[in-house]
Amino acid sequence: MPALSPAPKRQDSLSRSERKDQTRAILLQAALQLIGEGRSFASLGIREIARQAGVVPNAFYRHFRSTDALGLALVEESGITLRRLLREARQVGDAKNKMLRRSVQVYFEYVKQNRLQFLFISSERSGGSKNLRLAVRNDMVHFSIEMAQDFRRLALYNEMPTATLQMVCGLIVNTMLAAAPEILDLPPGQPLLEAETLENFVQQLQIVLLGADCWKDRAQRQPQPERQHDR
Amino acid sequence: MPALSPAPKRQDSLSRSERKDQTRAILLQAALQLIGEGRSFASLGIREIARQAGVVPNAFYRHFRSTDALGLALVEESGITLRRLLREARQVGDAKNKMLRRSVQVYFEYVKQNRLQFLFISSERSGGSKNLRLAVRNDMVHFSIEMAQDFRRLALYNEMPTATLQMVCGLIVNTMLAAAPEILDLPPGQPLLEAETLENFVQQLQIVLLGADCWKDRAQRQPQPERQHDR
DNA sequence: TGTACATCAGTGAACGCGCGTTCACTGATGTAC
DNA sequence: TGTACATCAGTGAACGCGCGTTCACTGATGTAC
Repeated sequence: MPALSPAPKRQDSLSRSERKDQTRAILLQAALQLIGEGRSFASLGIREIARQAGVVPNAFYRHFRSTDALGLALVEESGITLRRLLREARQVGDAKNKMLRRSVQVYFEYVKQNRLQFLFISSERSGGSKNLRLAVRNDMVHFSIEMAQDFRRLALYNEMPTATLQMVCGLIVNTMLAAAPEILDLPPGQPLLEAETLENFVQQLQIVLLGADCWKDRAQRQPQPERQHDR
Repeated sequence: MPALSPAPKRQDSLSRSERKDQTRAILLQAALQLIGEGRSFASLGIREIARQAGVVPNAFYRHFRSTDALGLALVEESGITLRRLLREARQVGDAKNKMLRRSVQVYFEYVKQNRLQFLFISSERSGGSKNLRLAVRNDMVHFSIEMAQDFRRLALYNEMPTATLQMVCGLIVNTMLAAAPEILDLPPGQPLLEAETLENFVQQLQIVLLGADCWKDRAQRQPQPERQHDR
């Protein structure tokens, strides 16, 4: 069953634990929906989430100790979503600059389709709770590690030391995530404005990749101390 | 007669309006202090802020309609702080790469010294309230415009179209602001870790500036459509 | 100059309300025999 | 296979508490004469 059903039902002939998982998912979804209505996660209450989910307040405790625990579960879930995105973008095998533009388009669509998750992730990245903040940041690090591996696999930036490549990928992930709230705040039905935002985003990433190229050249001219450049 | 207290005093022989401004400042400071204790802005209440400020809850209304209004005032105040930083960093007139490293060091210190404001700004950049979010983003745009003007003044990237330069500056401001919460979450008393974070940050900005150089080269080889390149 | 009045920043009490959390419960599902 | 019991996801009522907001107030500061 696709994730985007109008309102997740809980019934049918399922086992007890399946039903419990369903309610859990509904609670998570309910929190995201409230965030989607412009609420900030830190201001959500147990009763409010339970109400949105259509269960009695007390039922919340069967699934989460507190709203903070639910928040961590949301980060985890969204991490999986993001990783799926990366895996898909990985498939593309165009020329470098075309690949970039295409990846950005894919990302744009992805952000819009997973609006609520990105809303949550972007705001908790530097949000109120330290736990959540660190969890999101941890995900971002994993994310950029996977991206660096991809670059290695595609045999790009071979001459670049791993640490530097990692750093570049961190910058890219950073830029991508910073773009998310801007995408999400775009007024709907303004394709021109949207195209401009996309173009701006593509150019920023081009700058970063060009910078990485030049860095590579620089490394060849004056070798970095942390790694001998084989030749 | 009241003795000197460590907390900000409101007494002395000031005019009524001066005293009012003082209380207002104390309320703003109180909100920042609560944020500094790990609270998220969206979860702050009027009574809570008033309590921290040492005034009766009702007094809050003499200064702000709601916590949201106080939030906007905080953004404004922090914008002024940030602009001051820019003005100072502007003074430096080293060679390009040395200037970068120095600017980053200045920025690091600045972030640590204005911990609370940066905590607030970073989390409201993509936080819960749309108004606050747009206010912060608006500040960031102003910020990158001023930076672009500085580059023009220093006669850097002369060949680059203004729109592109703007975009590069946006990327830089972005990267700077994303670094803030990482700086703020650094465990104290670990100079090595701090140095690494700083180094990473410097390198990211170097990549961006190198990218801008290459872009310039590229523009010379294949002129951009949006502007004739004079020569 | 002094006096009489207006202003208004901050007070203190009170209100209704939704919150988080607790408790004993219900009744369908799961399990042992 | 059926029966008897255990489990436990979700219920419903109740609690004490802090919230936002209101109101009438106080008393120092400011102003007009």
